[in-house]
Amino acid sequence: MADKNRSIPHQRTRDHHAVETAEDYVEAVYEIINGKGECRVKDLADHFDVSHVTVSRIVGRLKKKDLLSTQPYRPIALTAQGEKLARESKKRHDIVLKFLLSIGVDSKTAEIDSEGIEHHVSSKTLSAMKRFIKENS
Amino acid sequence: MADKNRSIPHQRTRDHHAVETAEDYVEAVYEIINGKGECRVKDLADHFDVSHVTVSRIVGRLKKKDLLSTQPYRPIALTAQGEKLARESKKRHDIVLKFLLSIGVDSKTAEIDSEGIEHHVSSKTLSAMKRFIKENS
DNA sequence: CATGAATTGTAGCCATGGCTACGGATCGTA
DNA sequence: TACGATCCGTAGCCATGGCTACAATTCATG
Repeated sequence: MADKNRSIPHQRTRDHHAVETAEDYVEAVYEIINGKGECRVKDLADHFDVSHVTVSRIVGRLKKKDLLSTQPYRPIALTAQGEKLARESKKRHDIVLKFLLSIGVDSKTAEIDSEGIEHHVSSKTLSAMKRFIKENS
Repeated sequence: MADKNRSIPHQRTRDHHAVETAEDYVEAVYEIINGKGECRVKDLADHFDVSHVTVSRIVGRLKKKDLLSTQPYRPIALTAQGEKLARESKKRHDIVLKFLLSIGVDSKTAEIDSEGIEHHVSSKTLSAMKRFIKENS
């Protein structure tokens, strides 16, 4: 039996969530490196407000997926693939953020909401947001 | 030690996710009952495109949380609390949906994206969306 | 250069949300 | 009525993302 090809609208949340986590992490690593030069487990733990344990396990997985690279007790770097994903995520994030600002959301709220929303906007919706920003600036 | 009161921006995703699930389920139950008169485990499994096992376990939890009520092998109903949550979720969902349509997203995409987005819009962002809809219709 | 603070890793717990496999319940219809 | 299809519950697996507790590493600084 089995419904192998369950289709999109309600996509496997587990899979989707893994992607979200990956995007959040590479994006954070990218920002932190561009901010203070290096990114440590501690930085991510502070950034996401979780324990260092959670971070190091996730970093481990993303390393296996070839998105991050690191040695024990050493700073975390992005692989080429990771950096690509980080740039894309950041671009998407920035669009959502600007969009929220442009419809009149205050900046603190926009910061917070854009992080939640960015993972759920399709490319079509993203285009609509871009269009809107362009027409209203 | 312990950072007990970790604060909002990156709120515990586990907790947040539980809320999302609850909202999605009560909303679906609400819609299904208003559509075909009753809601069975199977209906939810079809709706979310997951196995009936996943559904019945989640229904079990939501029953404990007093959001749903049901007897073995019987249809699922909303408790008063569950219906309240369902109405609120649906309202939020509808605003997000209308909003996406009003910025030019096609209806199929808007349907899909609104389901992902609805859990991440704060009341402030929601207000901005409402305002926008009003001013553009 | 040694020692202690801060950082990181590891072991192992819990809850959640996926699944398959299997068994019990319900219900229409032969 | 009884039989088969469909639906539902339970057992038990896996991955993920939380955590605490403890061990190991690094690195300043005395």
